[in-house]
Order: sequence, then C-alpha cells, then structure tokens
Amino acid sequence: MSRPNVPEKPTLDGLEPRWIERWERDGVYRFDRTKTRDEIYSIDTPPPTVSGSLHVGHVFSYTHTDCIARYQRMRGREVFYPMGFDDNGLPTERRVQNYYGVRCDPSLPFDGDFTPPAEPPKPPIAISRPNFVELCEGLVQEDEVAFEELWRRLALSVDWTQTYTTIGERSRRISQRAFLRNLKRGEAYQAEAPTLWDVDFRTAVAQAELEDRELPGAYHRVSFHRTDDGAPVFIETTRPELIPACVALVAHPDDARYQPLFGSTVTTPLFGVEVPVKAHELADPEKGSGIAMICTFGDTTDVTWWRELDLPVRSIVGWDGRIQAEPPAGVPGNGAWSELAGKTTKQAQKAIVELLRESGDLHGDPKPITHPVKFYERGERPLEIVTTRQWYIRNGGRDEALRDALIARGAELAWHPPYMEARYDSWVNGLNGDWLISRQRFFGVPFPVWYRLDDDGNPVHDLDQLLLPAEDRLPIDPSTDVPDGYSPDQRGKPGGFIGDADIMDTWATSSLTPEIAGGWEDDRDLFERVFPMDLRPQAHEIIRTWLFSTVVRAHHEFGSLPFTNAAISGWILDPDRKKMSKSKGNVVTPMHLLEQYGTDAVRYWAAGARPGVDTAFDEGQMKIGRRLAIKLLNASKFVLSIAADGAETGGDVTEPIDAALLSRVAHVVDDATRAFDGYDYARALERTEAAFWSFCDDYLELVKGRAYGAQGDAPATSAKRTLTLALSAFQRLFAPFLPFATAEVWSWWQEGSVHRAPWPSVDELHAATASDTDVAVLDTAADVLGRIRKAKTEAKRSMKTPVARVVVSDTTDRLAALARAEADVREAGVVEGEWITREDDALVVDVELAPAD
RNA sequence: GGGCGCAUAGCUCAGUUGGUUAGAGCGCAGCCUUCACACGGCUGAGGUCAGGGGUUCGAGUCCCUUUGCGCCCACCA
Repeated sequence: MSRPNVPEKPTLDGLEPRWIERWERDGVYRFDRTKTRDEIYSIDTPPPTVSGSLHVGHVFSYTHTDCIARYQRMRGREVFYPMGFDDNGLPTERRVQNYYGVRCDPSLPFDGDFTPPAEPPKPPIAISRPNFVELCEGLVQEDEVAFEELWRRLALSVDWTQTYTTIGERSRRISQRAFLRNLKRGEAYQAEAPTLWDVDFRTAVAQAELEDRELPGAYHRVSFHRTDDGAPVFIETTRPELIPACVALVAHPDDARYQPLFGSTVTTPLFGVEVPVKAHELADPEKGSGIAMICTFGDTTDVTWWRELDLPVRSIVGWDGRIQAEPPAGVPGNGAWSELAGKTTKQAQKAIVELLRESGDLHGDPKPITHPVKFYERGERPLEIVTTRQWYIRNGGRDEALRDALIARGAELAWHPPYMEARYDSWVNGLNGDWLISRQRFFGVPFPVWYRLDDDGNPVHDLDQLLLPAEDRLPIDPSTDVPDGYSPDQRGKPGGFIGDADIMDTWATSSLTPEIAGGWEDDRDLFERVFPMDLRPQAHEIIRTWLFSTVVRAHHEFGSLPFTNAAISGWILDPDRKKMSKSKGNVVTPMHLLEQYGTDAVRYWAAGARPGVDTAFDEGQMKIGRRLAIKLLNASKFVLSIAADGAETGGDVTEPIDAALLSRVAHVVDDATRAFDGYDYARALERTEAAFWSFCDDYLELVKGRAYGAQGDAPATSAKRTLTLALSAFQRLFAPFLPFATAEVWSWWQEGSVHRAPWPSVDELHAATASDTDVAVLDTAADVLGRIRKAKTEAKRSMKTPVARVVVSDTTDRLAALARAEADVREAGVVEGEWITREDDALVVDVELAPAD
C-alpha cells in the first residue's frame, strides 16, 4: 500500500468525466479473450432500439446488469460485456421518414446525388431503396454516438470495442447464414396463407407483435335464407361488410336449433351466393344467435374454421385495406358490389348497412358493444387478414413435439425471478402458428434468396428450386447481387431470376444476438469462449418475442439454450403507478438526472429495485444515494487520515470489539455474495448499506479515540487495523453500485482499479483477528452509547457533554460483553465519572450528566 | 375464461427453512455547529402486517377464502 493521498475536501463533483476517461485509458473493462470458457462470464446485452432517445427505464434495467457484471468481474470472472444497437426495422424507417420527409419507393432507381432537404417537405419525397437505406444508416450513427455517451456516463462497464448493430454487416451475414441453415434443415419454409396484415404499413405481422385494443363495434342482426325453402336464418355479425366474403355458416354440432341445417345451404343477402351450413365445436351457442358466418377472413377464428372445414377462399379486402375493385370468383359484380368496391372496410360497413336495411335483411338497429380487436402493436388501424406468401420459422406453433422441446428449454433456463417462467410457458402453449419472419418493408436484412423465372416470367417458389448463395458470399442483397450462374441482365427476364423483395423482421435478427455478439462462424475462437452466454438480461414484456425467439434459434442451430440465466427487470412506474412511456408524456430524460444527482446516486436508486419488480420513479431515493456516496468519501477520508499507518504496518486485532466488527463485516460479505450469486443485487446493496451506516455511526464513534492513541499503542493498532480492513471491504462491496465514488476512494490508498480488485472474502477479515469474536461486545457497546446519547438529547445538551455517573443494568452475559468494550464506550460517551453495572433482566441505563455551566 | 404477481408506518420498501416487544430510509417533530461529513449528526412520534377462516405451543411468514391493484395468456361471430 502506498501512502494515502486524500483530498482536503472530497467531492462527487467532476468524478464522472475523470474516471470515464481513466477507465478507457487503462482498459479496465477490456475483455481478455485469452481466458477460457469457465473463467469467462458472458452477457447477452439487450441492444436498445435506436429510435431517438433513451429513457429512465433503460437506465434502470441496464444498471442492474452492470451491477452483476461488476460483481462477476471482481469475483475473478473475465466479463464479456458487449453492447449492441438495434437500428434495424420499422422504428428506424419511421424516424427517417419523419426526420427527412421522405418515403421509400423501391421501384425508383438509385440517385447518387441525392441529399435530403434541410426541412422535411410537406408531401414526403419518394426516393429509391438504396437512398433510403443510406439515410437510415446515417441517422442511426448519430443516435448511436449519443447512446454510447449516456451509457458511459452511467458507468456501464461495457467493453466498447465489442459493439454491434443489428443492421451491420456481421448481423446481416449471421442472420442470413442462420436463415439458410434453418431452410436447409427444413426449419424455415415459405407458405401462401392467410396472414395478419397491417394496412397502413402494408406488411404482414407476427403473432408476437399483436395487441388487443378495446374498440366500439355493433352486432348487426342479418338474415340469410335457406336455399330450399327461403326461410330466414339469422346471424349476428360485427363485420357486415364481409358478407360478400362469406363462405359458410357455422354452429355448434350439439346445437339442436341448427342441427337440421347442417349439410344444407343458405344464400347470402344482397349477393345471393349459396354457402353451406357447417358444424364446428368452436361455434359458441351463447354468442349472438348461435350461428356465425365464416368469412375469408374476418378474424383468426375464421382462419381456423376455413382451414379445418376445408372451405374456399373468397377474399375481398386488398393490401391497402380497401374492398378490391373486382369481386372474387363466385360473387356477382352487382349493384351491391359496386357500392362497396374501393371503400375502406369502415366506409364499406356504413354502405352495406344501408343496403341491408333497404333489402330488409337487417333486423332491428345494430346493438353497440365494445370488443377487443387485434392491432399491430405499432399500428393505428385494426389488422386485416389477407392471403400472402411469407417466410416462417418453425417454433412449435404447429408441432407438438417441438413445442414440448421448447417448453423444456424454458425449464432448463434459470429465471430470475423464477415466476417469470410462467410467462414463457403460457406464450409457448398459446402459439397458434409458426413464426412469421418476413416483412414487406425496406430497412432490414434481406432474404438471401432468388427465384427462377419460368418461361412466362413467373417466379418459381418451390423450395427445391430456390437459388441460394453459398455461405461465403454473405451478406448479400438479392435486389442487386446476382445468383451464381446468372448474369445481371437476366434479372426479371423469362428464364432468368428475380430477388426476394422482403426483409426479415427485426426479431429474426435480434433472436441471434448471442451469435452476433459472439462472432458465430466469423470468429470461432471467440464464440467457443462465450457461448452459450451466462446471462440474458431483459424486460418482461419481451419474453414472448426476444427471449423466446432466441431460444428457438439456438435450439435449432445448436440444440442448446442460448444463455443459462435470464434476469428479468421490471418497469419504471411514475408516481401514479402507471408505466412510464413516451406516449404518456411522463418521461424524465436520464442525462438530466445523472447531472443533477450524479451517476452513483441514480444507480443507487435503480439497484434498490429487486429483479422483476416494477418500481416507482423516485428522486428521493437518488438523494439518498447521493448522500451515501458522499458519506463513503468522507468516511474513507477519515479512516485513512487516522488509520492508514496502522494498516501499513499490519498488526494484530486484539480488542474484542474490533474482532466483533470484523465478524459483522464478514457476515455482510457472506450475505452480499450469496445475494449476488442469486442475482439479487438489491439485497446485496441493502445489507451493505445498513452495515456501513452502523459502521460509521456506531463503531467509528466508539473507537476513534482509541485509534488516536488514547489507550496506548497496541489498542490503537488494533483499531487502525480493523478500520482499514473494514474500509477496504466496504469500498469493494459498494463498487458494483457506486462505481465512481468507489473508484475515487480506492485510488487514495490502493494500487489498481477497485473494479478489478478481488471481491472481499470472509477469510481476509478474520485473518488478522487474534482475539475471539463475540458480536455481543459491539452490540452492547452500541446500545449503551445510544442510551447515553439519548440522555444528552433529552436534556438538550451537546453530545460532548461529560457524564458524571452512569449505571448500566443488564443481564450477566451482556454485562460481561460490555465490560470488554468499557473503555471505548466511556471515551465515546464522554463518561468521565463513575461507571456502575448491575445485573437485571433487560438493559436500563441511568445517566447523570455533568452540570451545565 | 386460464395464469402470474402485489397488498407491511403518510411515502418507497426490507422481513430466505413460522420463534421472543414487526424493521430501514424518506417525510415529519425536537435537539446538537461533536476536531470525516450541515450535501452532517443524535433522538423521537408513527403500523389491529388488505378482510375472514384454518393449521400450530407460536403466523407478516404455511393452507383455504374474499376484496382491490398490476401484468401475462386465450378461438373476442
């Protein structure tokens, strides 16, 4: 140990920039890839969506991960802690559209001279796909710089040489490689099928991206007519505009009211189309009239009925969400149709209600109801279901064996907290189809697929006829790259080829973050050292998306989990206990908080929340955190100013109260270690903090006189040695939480960074102890000192008021313990007069103060 | 409809195999400028542990049930 170099007036101000710079210069958090897998702790960091700004929720959950990372590093693990940026996908597209006032039109040619206008123009400018992608990449880089600055300020102990972006070349290559392997093994496939479709974004949407919203609607009672005798059959529907898309009626097989109709046909109102009446268990006799019309497609139940009852397709809604111009086969293009064609479904509903009223097929007034309707989570209009050709990855949604295997993976994973596994299970058990990964968008990873064109110029979609690149060509863009054996001029020509126009959904890439960060196939040496990752930290609302999809990909590719622990963080709630979100306008910007309270204070607040628990945003906790950090500075300064020489010379801990203190600190070390091993950083902090305040308020007060030499050299040495041992332990215990304050105080007297120092051990605290340990010595001493303080407070006297006489009554054992610390208590309590003890059942202390002047 | 979680002092929360008078911090009140810290210290008031029932020598802790809040999932005509 070198001579302590303690500032005259310690302060938190200015610590952040100084230590950020120094950590970077010294490479404190640099990953050493020469370590072996069992020496490494690897983290599958969530790549935040680069859509403009980080909010308090990010600060909250990333702090949790960082506390774990710092703990593991101090435990001697080499921490692989990369950082990704999710710049792929719709949020970036949208941001670019708004920021520059542009929209992508893939039919346009690339314009090498294009620069966006200074102000976004009112009708957005249409630009080519390459120009659009160029703008995306540019804007995203600006965002990523701002993100990194905030993360550094938050003291995330990330190795900033290990970064990736989800649209970057490596991510594209790995996404395409993983896809090609899925395809080869039959885990990926293409199918033309009814698909949930967002009419505004004009893209297919996966089950995981759905949300229900309560919307007003109305039951319309409509009559169909039996083909044989013309008798009416009443159905109730919320979507009368889909009558021309009706392919059947359906009722429950046990429903006596409709049993006579099964096998017969009815005709639809307005269009006179003959449709069968079918039986199916999903039909609910309680709902509406008990018999429903099946349309292609009004909702997902229609899709089930359509599939299971083997019905024809009669679709009427186009990709733009409007009723198409021409009626489907079998539906007459009559006057009713022309009233609907070209209208949005909402307008069409209004029109058809009038038509039905006129024809007498609408019975009574529509009954208003509120019902849940499926939306794309980012969308603004209800989803339609249209039939499109899409790419899928098998996820157990249509395969029980695979589903069971994935449930078993979930059970294999260590969840923190454990009950979060239920969300995974309920999601996987509720899957109703495979994972739809293709999107009809522009900014994302393209599918590495070309299609042959037959002699008529039509693409051949058969899986065994696909034109696929070799893996060493990846990444490719099929819209500009050319398949082997073809020349560029064959693009789009009969007998030539055409590229797949779709891109992968962002989750298709995010599901590969362990592979991307670990350099799968690109850097086999690294990958073997970090995969499967030790930790996946993430939020609970994306268990069904990010966590599950990552498990699916690793299961297919490696037959293993992608990570062994999942730490699920909660949400930040505003003081009204609502989830904080931008849309509610209750978001506080993180940089402002970090500047006002200091990073350590904000981290203290974040680290106080247990894993998975939603937490109120509370600036009060930040004030307390700030106070704690300041206390650590001052206590460190004080201890080092009186005790550093004792620590330097070593020396035995001979006083019982000193041994008791070390024993208590050892207990805290044990607690904190256990808590951290169970991913409960909050508990570790709480225990450490409580012990530290007691160390400052009681122990330090009790022994400072002795440490100054009031009782001679040996007792002074014992105190000094104890103070420095405890201080060293506390500084390291706090290091994961308060990285700046601890780095500062550690640097006053120790070599190297506290963040690479070994985590404190029980052994080191006991090693110097020569006397036996009896914690009661410290407890009784603190209790009696407290009573003396209380007497002074009640007498409204200063704490340094001398005590003329003190009588302590307590049990035999406690008096014996107290006797071993009597000198310290007398000194701290300024007991200058008599010290009398009496045996009794419980502690009573009579204090007689010296008379006031 | 199924499931998960939460409910402890005015506020934010601890309370890990059930064990003596239920804890902390904030806030509040009072006191102390004590030679590390006034960005401080000391002391204090404040709770029928959501309601009801049960198991037990003993329940904040275990079981059942009711209520309220939050969330997840669900085939929502």
